[in-house]
Amino acid sequence: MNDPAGRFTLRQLSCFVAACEGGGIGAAANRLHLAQATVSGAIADLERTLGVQLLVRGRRRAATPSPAGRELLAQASDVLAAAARLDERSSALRGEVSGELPVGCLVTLAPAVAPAVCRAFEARWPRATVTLVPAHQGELLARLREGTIAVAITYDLGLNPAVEFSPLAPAPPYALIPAGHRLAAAGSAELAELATDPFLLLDLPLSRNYFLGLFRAAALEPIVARRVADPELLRSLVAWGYGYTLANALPGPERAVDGTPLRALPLRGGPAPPRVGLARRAGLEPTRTATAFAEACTDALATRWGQA
Amino acid sequence: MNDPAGRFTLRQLSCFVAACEGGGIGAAANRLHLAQATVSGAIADLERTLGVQLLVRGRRRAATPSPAGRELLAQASDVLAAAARLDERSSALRGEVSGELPVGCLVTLAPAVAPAVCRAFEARWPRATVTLVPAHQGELLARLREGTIAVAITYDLGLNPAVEFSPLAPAPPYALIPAGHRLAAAGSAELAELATDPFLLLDLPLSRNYFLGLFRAAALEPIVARRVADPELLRSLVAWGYGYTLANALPGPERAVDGTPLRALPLRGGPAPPRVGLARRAGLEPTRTATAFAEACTDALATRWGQA
DNA sequence: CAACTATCATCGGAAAAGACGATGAACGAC
DNA sequence: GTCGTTCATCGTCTTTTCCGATGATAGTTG
Repeated sequence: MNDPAGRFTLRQLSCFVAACEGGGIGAAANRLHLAQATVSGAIADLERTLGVQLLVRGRRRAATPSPAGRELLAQASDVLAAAARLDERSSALRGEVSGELPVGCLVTLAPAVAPAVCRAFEARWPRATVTLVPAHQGELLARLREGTIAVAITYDLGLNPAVEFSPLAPAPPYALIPAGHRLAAAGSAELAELATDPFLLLDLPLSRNYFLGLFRAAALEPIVARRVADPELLRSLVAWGYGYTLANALPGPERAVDGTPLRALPLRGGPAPPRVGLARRAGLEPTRTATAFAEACTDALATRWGQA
Repeated sequence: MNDPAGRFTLRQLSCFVAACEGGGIGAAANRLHLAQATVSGAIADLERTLGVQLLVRGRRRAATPSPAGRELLAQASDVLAAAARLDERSSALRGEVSGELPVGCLVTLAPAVAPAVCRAFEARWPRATVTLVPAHQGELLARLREGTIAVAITYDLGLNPAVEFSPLAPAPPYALIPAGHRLAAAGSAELAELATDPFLLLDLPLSRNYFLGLFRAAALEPIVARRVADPELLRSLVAWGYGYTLANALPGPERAVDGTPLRALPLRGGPAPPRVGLARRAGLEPTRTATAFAEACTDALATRWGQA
């Protein structure tokens, strides 16, 4: 790249355009709040670096653009207009809630919370749009670090000190059991009551470790009958009696996708439940838009999730 | 206008873009042939003036754009791209023959010479186009002065020292007489032989003074029968026997537009004939395109006009 | 024709910004 | 813990920018 920066400056272009449009160098100097000598020199420098005579200097009459200057005037105005757009957009980023906000969301959490949250945010701030990036925890953290997403909706599990976490709601684990299970009538269960059943493990990076960790914490050994990476398939398998499984987040309807009924039982005991919340890059002060999104999440989850 | 110039510089934008695309601040410094401290400071300044954090600094990892920075990166690139276009266009103006060239032409001269000259020029330089501005001498001079036209095709009459004139061809005056005139068989004429006939004056700003001046120089008094501003109408009037007239430039076909015949007689004696040529603003060095146009004029008029 | 006015260029000094090298701090890898 | 990488900060030097004053020029006016 033969860099145009370093050859001429925005100030020079500004002087040139002002002199063309404002009727002379002196007039431009007034408008730009500069000395006449400054504007004169800036344009002379610009002419030298571009190698083109831009202005026709009349001694008596104000300077006017030369034919070549007239042509370059349009291009110079383009540069200044682009600079003005950048300036405008930056103050918008600083001040208003608008534009595109890239938001990451843990895949297992996305269907339950992303639509409601995005809807609430975009309804409140119509000039902003959310670009949703569903990913697993590792990718979310990488993207937060590299700036591809401004914020991530996820659990406070497996985080590192480079991200800051603001909890929104606790997500206590549930057990999912077939409708005809011996505990189906109970209001809740303990992990020990289930451990003798075949266990269907949600085999995703974060879930895998978390759920197995629950058994370890209770000094139990689950009978892992199957490892399944798809949450909906898992629900179906439970409904059809292949075993039980554990899940966080919203328990969902008490039917699998094919209509077969199942039951969700809150788990008693165990360690403190994980929390759903917003993860941001530590040390990166959020834009106004990102802050507004965080507020919208608080509101949306308080009403939707709070009583679940 | 809240001037964007003065708030940030092209150099700062260049550093920012290079850091985003080049994988870190140090790498950008190498690419831009600047010290790492310079690039770091430039980006920090830009962040301060824009009020937006642009980069996520990893101590170990290279700095990457933040979400907001990613958005502004596009705008910054636009500014630099526009600046690059300006730079490119200016070197093109300096070096190659292209773009639009505004050319003035005296109205009375335009039909005879403009098409041939423009055709020759545009055939030789296909990337350039001529915008023809037909006007009277006064407007041509004003436009040369104010830069609306780069060059004018006109006579060396009524010029002022602010324009530089390059003659292309002499344009000796002709007398136009009806086909049945008593001098129709002569090969040429003197003004005195015609002065007793009714004179039809081409009543245009420049012509008026020039033709009456010819009589004054010969100490003759023409019988001004009519003043007409349209050259073609004048030829018709001559052809129909209303009198004689004088003209420069090419004599044209020996018929008026309606087919009535007339004759053109070179004038003997009189002062040195005016010349057709190119007028340019004095002290304004021509662009490469304007120079090429001048050459095309020389070529075209040498072949077309030379033997007339 | 001479004084006047409007316009721009040039000059020299003062202030600000830019650029550099060296140093220091943070983070990850070994 | 130590090393290597990456970036920020500091002090200094150079360059640029900016200004007011002065000079030059051309059209206008008396």
